[in-house]
Amino acid sequence: MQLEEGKERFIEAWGALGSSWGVTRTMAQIHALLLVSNVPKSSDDVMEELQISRGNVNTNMRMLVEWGLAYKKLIPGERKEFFVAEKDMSKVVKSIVIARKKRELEPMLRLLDELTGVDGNDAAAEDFRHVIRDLKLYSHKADSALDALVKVDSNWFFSTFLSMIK
Amino acid sequence: MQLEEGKERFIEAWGALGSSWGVTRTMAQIHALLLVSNVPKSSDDVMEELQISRGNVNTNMRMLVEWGLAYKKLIPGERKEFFVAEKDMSKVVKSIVIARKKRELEPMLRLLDELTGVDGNDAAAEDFRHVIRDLKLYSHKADSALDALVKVDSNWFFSTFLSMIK
DNA sequence: CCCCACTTTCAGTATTTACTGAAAGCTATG
DNA sequence: CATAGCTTTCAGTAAATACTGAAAGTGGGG
Repeated sequence: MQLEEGKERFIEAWGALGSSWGVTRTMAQIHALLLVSNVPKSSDDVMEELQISRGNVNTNMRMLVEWGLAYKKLIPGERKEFFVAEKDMSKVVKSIVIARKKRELEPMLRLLDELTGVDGNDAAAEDFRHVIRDLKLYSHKADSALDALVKVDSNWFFSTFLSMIK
Repeated sequence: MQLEEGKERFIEAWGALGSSWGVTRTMAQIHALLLVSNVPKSSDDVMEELQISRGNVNTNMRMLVEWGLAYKKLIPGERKEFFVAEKDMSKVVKSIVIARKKRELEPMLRLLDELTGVDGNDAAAEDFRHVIRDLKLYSHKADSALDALVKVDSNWFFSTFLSMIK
């Protein structure tokens, strides 16, 4: 396979994968483009290579930076902004976990807290509170586990985790 | 808060949460409805309570069953099919992990295998292969970790995992 | 073997989500 | 302090996704 074809297929696949991980298709494609590029890219470069509009590039670039999946790279003598990808996959995963935890898990925990206070002493209310309590317990565990995951070094995590389960 | 209001808010929130986990909004809402209901529900019940069409209920119900998030429950003397939710959250998470791993991670692993074979001996091709090799290594680790996760008992997992990272 | 109660399918439609492009906003430089 | 070079914003539009409802399919009971 030729290098160019390889890059294209990778960008496409990374976009598809991203879109099911809360990263939009285009955001993931820009990340992929930067990943397989050894030089920093400007908005114009990305516009041309992915055939997308300036506004789209700008919005998604800023999102990538916000999520910690790409960085601005200023090139001396250039007024344009250039970008490079975060290439350490453990950092990429951590960033995504953190962003989604905040967006999704934390609001759910808050809701579950509220819902343990529903009125009523009948069986129906008791049952409801029981389900909610179970979920809350589980969600808190998941929350702690994810917190831990993003704190530890990924090599340590994987090697220890895998040796645990062998 | 009244029980009914609590249930409604829970169904709505669970739907929103699900929709960012690859489970569609409606699918998650049906699951939530079954979760907070202690009796099995028929299609007609769900249609009425969530105000959605028969086709929609049918499609999403079958998906829930396919994913292992709900089960058919036959009630003697009834011709209708009834459904109950899987209430064990560790099973719910496992089911979702398995479904998504198959859909997403495995195709990516296959692609990465192909891409290590791109032609060329120049620096550009070497760099590309290097990025791909890194991703492959990381993806395989993630794949193994997820395989392990779905195999182990969740209480064991959490307690051991948390004690590791303390 | 046909009817009735139910389930499934799917073309059409509605809703949500993402993208475009032009205009407005910055900011370094002369 | 005016302009050129670049970035940001956002109303309008396109594309993707989910839902509806009616018609077709299925199978148990009479």
